[in-house]
Amino acid sequence: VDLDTAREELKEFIPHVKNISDTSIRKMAGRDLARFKQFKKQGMAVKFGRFTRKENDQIRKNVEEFLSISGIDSAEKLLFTSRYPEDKETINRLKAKHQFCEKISEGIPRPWRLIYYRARKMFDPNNYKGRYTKEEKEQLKKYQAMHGNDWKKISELMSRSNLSVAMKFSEIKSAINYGPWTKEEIQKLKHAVKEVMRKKLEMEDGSSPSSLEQSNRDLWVDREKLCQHLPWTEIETKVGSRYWRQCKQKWNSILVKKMSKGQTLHRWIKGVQNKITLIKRLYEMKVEDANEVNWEELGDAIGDVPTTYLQVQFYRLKVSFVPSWQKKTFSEIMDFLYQYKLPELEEKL
DNA sequence: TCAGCAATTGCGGCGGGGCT
DNA sequence: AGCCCCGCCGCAATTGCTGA
Repeated sequence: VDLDTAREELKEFIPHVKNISDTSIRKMAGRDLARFKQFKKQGMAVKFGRFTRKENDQIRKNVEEFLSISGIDSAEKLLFTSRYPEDKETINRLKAKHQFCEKISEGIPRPWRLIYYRARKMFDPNNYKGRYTKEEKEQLKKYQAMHGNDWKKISELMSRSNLSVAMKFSEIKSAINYGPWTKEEIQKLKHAVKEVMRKKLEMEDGSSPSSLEQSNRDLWVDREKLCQHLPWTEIETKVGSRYWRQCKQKWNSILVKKMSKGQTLHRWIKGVQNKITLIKRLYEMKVEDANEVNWEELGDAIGDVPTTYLQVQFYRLKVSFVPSWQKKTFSEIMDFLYQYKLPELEEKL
């Protein structure tokens, strides 16, 4: 397979293909390129991000269908074949015979490997086990000390999925400073973010000194957009006392506070206007699933506001005005906001 | 007591890379 | 080629806390 041509052809379906390594391209060139072309004929675009409810249902359907075609008697045997050493050969033969890879990914315009992973998460009986108890956390630390990063073994010992134990351990491995943030910690966090943003700036533009100075000056006012896609693990080590996700959440809350603070009349009007625009735009998108929303694009359209701000605004609108929003789909929520909340907001202006 | 905000965390996607 | 593990980052729901 010619890598460069494959890359070129994939570009049509995956815009960020440039940054993907050769090994991954090779993995996709084989099966997915042909699939993507098929989907294009049917007018379906390749999708990214969270799987929608429809796609999850499709996966369930595909698995069910494959089980009945092949005669394999459980989803666990199909998706976790290595857990059944005595049946392994038979199962693998059946999978090959009935074209498992094609069938599992049928009707879903994504790389088949990602669909396969999604299916494994959905059907792993050790997944979805809720919060870790204190005892479990201690146990996990002990097991890791005994077996190292052998997550497969540890996951068997704890009857949690190996993804779950690996991730949980990375959270609890170091003593994390829980509770409210101290002033010093916040300072450290701001400093760390500033530092990585400066580094990012230098990398991005060719960094003429004047533009760099300009950027430094505006770092806290105009450049909130730079706050997307920061290297949070790096920031974690700089802060020292918090896990990276704590850092990220804290930073986001600082940003949102910055954006919605300042109770002057002008600011208040602007806030209401932003809410109105937000509802209108979201409603007009007519998307079924919240994860189809391109928040970054929306931020640009509304006027250079960071996505975290928009998401928090949307979340607040949702939880404070839409009854039983948990049970509603995104489009239902937007219908409600558009119909009932929008007139009220427009009244206020 | 309860709304609203802060903090925590379960689960998710994606890409690299090793092994067979 | 297929399979699996892992690091890294992201989303959003739950839980905890506080002040009015």
